[in-house]
Amino acid sequence: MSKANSVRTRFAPSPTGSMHIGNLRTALYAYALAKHNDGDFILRIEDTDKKREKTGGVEEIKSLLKRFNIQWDEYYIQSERVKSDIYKKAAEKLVAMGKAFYCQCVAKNAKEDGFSKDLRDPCRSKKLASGAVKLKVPDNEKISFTDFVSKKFVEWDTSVVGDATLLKTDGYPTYHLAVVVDDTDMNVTHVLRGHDWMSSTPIHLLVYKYLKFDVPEIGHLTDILDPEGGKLSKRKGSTSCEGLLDEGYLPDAILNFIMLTGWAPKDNSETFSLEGFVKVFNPDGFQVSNPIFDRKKLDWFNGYYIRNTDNHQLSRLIGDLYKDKLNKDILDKSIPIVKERIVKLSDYFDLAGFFYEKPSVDKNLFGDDANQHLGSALKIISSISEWKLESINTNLLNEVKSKGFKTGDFFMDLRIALTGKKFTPPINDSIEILGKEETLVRLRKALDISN
RNA sequence: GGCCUCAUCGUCUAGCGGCUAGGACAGCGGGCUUUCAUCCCGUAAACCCGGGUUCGAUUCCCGGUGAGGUCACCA
Repeated sequence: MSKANSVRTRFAPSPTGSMHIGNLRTALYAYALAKHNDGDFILRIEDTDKKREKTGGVEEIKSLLKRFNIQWDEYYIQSERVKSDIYKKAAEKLVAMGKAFYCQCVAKNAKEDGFSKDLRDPCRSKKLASGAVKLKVPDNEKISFTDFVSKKFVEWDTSVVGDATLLKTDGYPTYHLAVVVDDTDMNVTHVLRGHDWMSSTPIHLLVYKYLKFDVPEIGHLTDILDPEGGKLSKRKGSTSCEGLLDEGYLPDAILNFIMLTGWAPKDNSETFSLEGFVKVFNPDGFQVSNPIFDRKKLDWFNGYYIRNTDNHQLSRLIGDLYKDKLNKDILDKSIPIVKERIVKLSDYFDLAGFFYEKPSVDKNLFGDDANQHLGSALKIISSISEWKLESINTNLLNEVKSKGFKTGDFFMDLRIALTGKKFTPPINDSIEILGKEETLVRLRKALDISN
């Protein structure tokens, strides 16, 4: 089934919260690492904490990965694998070897207990025959590995590593046991995970060693930091994938943005499709220091991708975002003059709302000659028989010339009369879309106001 | 607090002993233009500090400082 000697990576999320861009980035890098080497990418749901599991969490992860087009070759659910007793057997084997022990202490919670000072569990000397299983971590030994992301040799004295729980009383393994057993079982060659896992690596290394498993390449990614300081968190601004998507960020833009926060190609190229990224991806480009989430850059990418999306597709995306409440015809027509002016899909209505709703016009916005301008415009537009941009353009411009109006002032008054705003898409194009009837209605109303 | 990791413009980064320290986003200025935007051009902006090593350190080593992580029967 699995190709011999090929690279196999996995993304192993737990369905306990919503996926944020940091998680997505881990998945993306793991995917690219596998695919660049023509290997397999595995999705493994780590749902061994039944208390914290979020309903619908698994489906959310899967649908999100699909939306970003990150496709997995194999799929596993850890809780299903518990039934086969593989974790329990591994734990028992460690106990039999004297490398683990049963513990019947009441479960502690770090938040309540603060920093744990006793790294060695009192139960390790009791020789109990049941309970939770904990790793018997030795004192004064060295355990080390070389991180394939940072290329750094890291070594711990085992005296600073606690007796980690491997199997809980409910029969489920903890991450520490499950990850080692599963990665070995699934022939994962490269473990790519968040930096927050660094300190538990010695535990895993010990388990690999005692179980006589081959240790895969292990690499720890940087953490994306919040501009306000600290790790990105859900409460500090919306960095959840779903939130970003709902705001009108394009999957390709989000992907391109996260590719480059924590990784860079030697030539500093900036824009990559997923396929293009897979092609050039190389672990050498990994950054070792934590990047800060830069929304301005995300915005730039998003505008860039919007401009490069074809009009039909863009119309469909915006239509979807507004739950198909927008008039399809107007939407289609307005796309070309709006697409290079919006950063997010959700900016659409701010800019083009006047096509759908009559504007409220503030008379203070008008210039001194608004009456003449609007009067002329009304006259000219009424007289246009062939409703085309070309004729609207030339007729209006001729009038401006013959009356000696200042071009900019004339069109600004017209713009305000029709849209209520000073910043809009090109006004003649907008007039064409608005239609003769509606344009005249708005012009008359504005004339009343400006009088 | 112990342990681990990290440190180039505001931000993402290139650099891997000798460079006018390069690019991108953001900023600023200009051009185009009936607004805004797109687009084009230009400009300002960085090697955390202190010791070494070396003919020479942004680059190598040590220390400091700062930042991040972690110390659960959570992942």
